Amino acid sequence: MTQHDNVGHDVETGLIDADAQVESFRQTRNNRRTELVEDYVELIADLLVDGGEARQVDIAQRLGVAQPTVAKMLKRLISEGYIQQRRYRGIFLTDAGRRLADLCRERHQIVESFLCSIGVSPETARIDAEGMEHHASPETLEAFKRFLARTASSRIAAQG
Amino acid sequence: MTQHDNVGHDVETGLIDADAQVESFRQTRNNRRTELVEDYVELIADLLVDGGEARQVDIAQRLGVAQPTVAKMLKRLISEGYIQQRRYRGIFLTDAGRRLADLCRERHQIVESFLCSIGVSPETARIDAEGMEHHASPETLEAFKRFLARTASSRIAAQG
DNA sequence: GAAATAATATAGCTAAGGCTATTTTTCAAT
DNA sequence: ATTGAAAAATAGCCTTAGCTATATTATTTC
Repeated sequence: MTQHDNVGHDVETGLIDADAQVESFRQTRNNRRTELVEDYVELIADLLVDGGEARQVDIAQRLGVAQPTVAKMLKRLISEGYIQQRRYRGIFLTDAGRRLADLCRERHQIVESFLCSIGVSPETARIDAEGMEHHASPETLEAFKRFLARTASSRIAAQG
Repeated sequence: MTQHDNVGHDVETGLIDADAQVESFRQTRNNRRTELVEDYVELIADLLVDGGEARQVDIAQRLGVAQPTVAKMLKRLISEGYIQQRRYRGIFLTDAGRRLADLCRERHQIVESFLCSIGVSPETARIDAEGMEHHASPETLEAFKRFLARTASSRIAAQG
């Protein structure tokens, strides 16, 4: 009659992978916590590359969020070592920030391209990729890349 | 020098779809808010089908979360009309709850099968599907289904 | 039917991510 | 150089989702 009988009970009645599911949920909760950080870092990198500066107002406007919300989040990014900030001056990515941004950008690109490649419209692909990218493991990304490569080569084959 | 010049500025310098991106982020934030509700309803449906009852302890154990956390969430599910609960008795899905559960189950199934079909291992597919399912729009799900159907039929063709 | 056990409920804490309103600082323009 | 506008910082609020500890209610067992 311990806690563990619940698991046993489940196994007998057909819910085979109870502990595995626990892990999925844990993993997903973890991902959710890092999603925002990734969104910010990715966006900041975009703004820096594109306009040379990433101001709070720009970030806020892009995310559709109020400026103090951004200010608070930037403190978190600083404490986690992804950005540097000088009061009333700009925001800069640290090495770690740049690495994370690159990773996110690549991942985002793969997911979005992949969705398009299976026939999802560009607009929907953008929206869905925004949410899905954070949950795509390296293994899944590899599968997406394989698929993209295969599709590209078969398109070439069809032409030639 | 209004707020809108930022958008204009971005357009000129290459970040073409600033307002579209705002919408993506908004959409994603919205999804994140409903994810937990969906996870709970889906899990409750599973437990009910499988064991005939969905107790707080079971849900807590499955989600890897403490029982009071579940209790609090169940209140939200009640107020949103997805479940009914009698003190110290079981939890039951309302019609709305059952509809949502069916929708989630189907969506989950499609995403997980799809990942497997492009070569992702079952374990990774389960984990990634758990996170990705909530961000797959109807259009993307349709694309997944089309792909699954095509893959299935080509497998049959290869055999015949 | 009383005691022990298990499940649920409740109280009260934390952290995160939103918000508005306000103050401080910087920058630009006269 | 001063002023006015824009940006950033700060204060203080809310909600959600997590936690622990504890009280309450059912259920089971003797």
